Amino acid sequence: MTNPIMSKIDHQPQTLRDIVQERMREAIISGQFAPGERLVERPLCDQLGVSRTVVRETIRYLEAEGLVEILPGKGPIVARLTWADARQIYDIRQMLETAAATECARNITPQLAEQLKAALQSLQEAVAAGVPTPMLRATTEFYRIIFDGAGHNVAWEIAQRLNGRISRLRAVTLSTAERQKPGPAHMQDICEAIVSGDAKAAQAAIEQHLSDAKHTAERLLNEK
Amino acid sequence: MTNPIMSKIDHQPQTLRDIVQERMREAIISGQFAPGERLVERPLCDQLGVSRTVVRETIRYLEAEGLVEILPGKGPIVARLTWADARQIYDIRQMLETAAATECARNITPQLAEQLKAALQSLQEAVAAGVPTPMLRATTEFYRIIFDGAGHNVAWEIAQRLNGRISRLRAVTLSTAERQKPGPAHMQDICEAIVSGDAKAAQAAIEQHLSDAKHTAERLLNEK
DNA sequence: TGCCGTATTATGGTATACCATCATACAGTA
DNA sequence: TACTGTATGATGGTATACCATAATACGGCA
Repeated sequence: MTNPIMSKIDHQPQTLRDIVQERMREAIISGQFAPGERLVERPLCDQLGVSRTVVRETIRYLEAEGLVEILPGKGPIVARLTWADARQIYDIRQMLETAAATECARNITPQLAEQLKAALQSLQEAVAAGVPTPMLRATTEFYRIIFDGAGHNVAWEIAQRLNGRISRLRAVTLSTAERQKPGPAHMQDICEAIVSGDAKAAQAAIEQHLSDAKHTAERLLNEK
Repeated sequence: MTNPIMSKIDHQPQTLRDIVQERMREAIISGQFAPGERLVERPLCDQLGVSRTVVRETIRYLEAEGLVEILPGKGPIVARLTWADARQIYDIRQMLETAAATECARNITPQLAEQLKAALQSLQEAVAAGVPTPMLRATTEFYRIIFDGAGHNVAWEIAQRLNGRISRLRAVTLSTAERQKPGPAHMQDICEAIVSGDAKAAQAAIEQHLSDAKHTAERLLNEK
């Protein structure tokens, strides 16, 4: 019965909800809707070719994720982001990522090290190419490996959600040139520290990286 | 125009969704539905006297909160909790609470100190009375003041959500007698440390408290 | 009597219908 | 012309209808 032919078919009905959820989340994160912009249901339905039921359920989900706000008596808008919130998000990310990197460094194995180095490599290539979307994707993958290696799946989900909320900031901070040391260089430090099992150094590298990103973000949010 | 009579009426339409959301969240957290139990929509509608639309939108929201899981092709069930997840949740709470207490100790003011002491007082009274629900409520209020004093509203939301997911464990760990030092005693340590502005001591007290709770929880989850 | 196929039911997924409310535009009146 | 009241439209809130699928029960056939 371990025959792969006869193993259970993983029949995932992929509902419209799932698709719409993915699409709308992506649209918000990638900045196709401006923060504060109203999400009027019926036009969205027309655009996506689905019923209001589906769109509304999606909106509820994204509301809980913090990507959408509901103005009582008005309706849904794309969530806005204040510097007060963004600042906290960076601080929380720092805690989560530091803990994950520490644990990951403790659990390091040759395979894990290989995965990390490969992810770093892809990241550097994406940066060299200079296209924002692959850069973000590669960065995400790099961190995913770290959290995965730490066994911190709950923290990973939280971190991902927080990242969604600061996505606009990230898009800019990742590619901005005004940082003393560019993001990828920090990533390399982080990678090396983890691979060599040096939790202390990993912690320092992440702190450096995030405080850097935080300050860039601060300038951005305050100048607007 | 600053006349209070003529000031804007804050008209919050309190939708059915809001009510149902509150009710169902409360029902799950308070354990009226067992983990893994199916949440069949139509019976819920009958019970609550609302349409499926409302119940389904609520389920989406609670799904994103992690209180409800959707079995693909089956339907919604009350989220289950593994020890692997619970353990991580306690670790994350420790980070968030430590950070909040540290910051709160740094920002301590006489009013804040008063609030904290009052909350501790209520908590001790609730514990003396021995009724679980007020105990949980008072504990929540105590922490709310700490997070509020730290200005960590984002972290507070995350902590609250995590607490929802481990609510069953909390109900027991709060009242269990097998801990070396009972919960309220830890709370007193935390309160004193914060009031005296001693961030270091606050951190130690929280660590103590949570590692204690975590171990009680571990025994619980593993014996089942 | 036991097994297989079909009818029935339970249930979630999706679409639509209807209503209330709020904003806007328009028209009538002073 | 300015103001007010009403009609109209836009939009979210809620209920209901309908469909597909999976589980269950039942009945016939060997």
